[in-house]
Amino acid sequence: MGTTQLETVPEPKYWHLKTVLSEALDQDFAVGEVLPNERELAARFGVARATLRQALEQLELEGRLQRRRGVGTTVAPPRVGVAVGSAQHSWPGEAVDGWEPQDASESLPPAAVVKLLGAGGAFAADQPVHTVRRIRMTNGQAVAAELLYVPAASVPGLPAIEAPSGPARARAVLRELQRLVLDGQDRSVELGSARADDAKELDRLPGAPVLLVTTRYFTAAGTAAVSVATYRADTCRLTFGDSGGVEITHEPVAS
Amino acid sequence: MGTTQLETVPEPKYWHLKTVLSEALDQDFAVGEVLPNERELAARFGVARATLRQALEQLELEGRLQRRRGVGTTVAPPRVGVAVGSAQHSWPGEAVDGWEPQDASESLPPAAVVKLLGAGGAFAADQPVHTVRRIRMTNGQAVAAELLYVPAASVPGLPAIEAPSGPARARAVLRELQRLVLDGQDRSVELGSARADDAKELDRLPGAPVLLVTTRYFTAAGTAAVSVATYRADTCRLTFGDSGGVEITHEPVAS
DNA sequence: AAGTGGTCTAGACCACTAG
DNA sequence: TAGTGGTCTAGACCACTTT
Repeated sequence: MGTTQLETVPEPKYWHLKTVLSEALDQDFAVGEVLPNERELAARFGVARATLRQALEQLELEGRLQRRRGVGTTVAPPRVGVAVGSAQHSWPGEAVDGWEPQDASESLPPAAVVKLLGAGGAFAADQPVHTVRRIRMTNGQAVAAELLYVPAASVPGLPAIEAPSGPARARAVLRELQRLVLDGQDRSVELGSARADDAKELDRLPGAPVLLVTTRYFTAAGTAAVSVATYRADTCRLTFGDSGGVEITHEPVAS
Repeated sequence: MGTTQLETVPEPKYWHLKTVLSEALDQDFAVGEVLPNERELAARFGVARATLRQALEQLELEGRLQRRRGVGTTVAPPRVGVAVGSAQHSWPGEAVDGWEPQDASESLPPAAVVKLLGAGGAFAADQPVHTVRRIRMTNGQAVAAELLYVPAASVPGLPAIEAPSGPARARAVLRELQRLVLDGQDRSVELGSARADDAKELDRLPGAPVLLVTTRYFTAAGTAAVSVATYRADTCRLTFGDSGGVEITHEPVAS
């Protein structure tokens, strides 16, 4: 009868916790400051550690916190805006944007990459590709790891003698690629979790949330290269300067 | 001595589980098929339910699974490619891309939006904005929810009499916006978690991982509008047709 | 060695969906 | 009403970093 519905949908504890912590971060903490450890926080809020962790995980996902095993939980700085798309399309390595070639090798591409290379061109699964590995640095921090797949047929002029591996080899492949006439490119962004090797490069644990940026480079002959870049989702905001001019400098808008 | 290092880094159980499940999904399950429930799966693999859930969560994050409370866990279809950027910049509502206006109201913008509107123009926090809400549908499924902030000053011609709220009002704001000359636009993508209202529209639980797409629309007078779109990260792959022509049709490349 | 976050367990109860 | 996934607990141990 007169029983008014106080809580139609009882908010989960971790959700409420997240809100409380979020406000506390805004008001009482500075960037880089370390939070009390999880056991103490859990006790302070009167919840189990697992519940507290659920809240921390979401805040980390949103780029508000940074947690490191053996160290502690710190308040994260605002996300870095990293330019991904430019008005002009260009081959990887042309712009001075912090990419550092690491290595290159020649092998058969994984099935998923074959699909990407095959569309619109004549590429078969048994054709070898050069796989170039690059790391993108921003402010001394690795923000992305990339695997660039270049079919050997795309760079016939590449001397086999020159630097069989290592950064020099990677640079050689990029140089040859830049000789071609780029007709256009294609890009997609999706959520993923870091593979073990990428996670290591990015100083994260395997499975950490990442933004997968897949780019296809087209020439008249078809798809000349495919890039799969793995960006740290916790620290990065990908920016696409479709034109305009002014770079986005804002902080995140929503939770 | 002769003790060979068998497991330098003992793989976490949930990580191994994820791999096993992932392979099983590829081989033994069809899209849409329902998996055994969590309690049975956990028993079958000899782990606690929480551990099993950790694996399922990652697979859902990667778009491989779909879980619905009270229903079960099903194998997800490949992610939908949703076009976000086009070669030409255009006002929202100009292209026929599945956006459905829901509502519009006039109020003071949140602080984060003020920052976005303020940069490069003369916008103060006490100026009212029209807030247009739109939902993006793909194959009968809501994939994104958007809040479009249009300073009242940007659309002075908008009749106050016409439809005070609802879809008609939203359309009126969009119509007025399209009268302006668009000078350029700016876009950024980052990871976030769904607010309660967006989660409801997207048929997800609050806190679900989403891709936040922030767009600024520029005219000669400054920033004429700001859009914050929340895309379901589990089902969407954002595509940017920087040019090229061919739409990306591939499936996800990495985990 | 001490302290941190990461993994894991074995339970319990709740919210939701569908028959 | 039965069955599902979602939340929560109170422990335990492990991997890692720092001192």
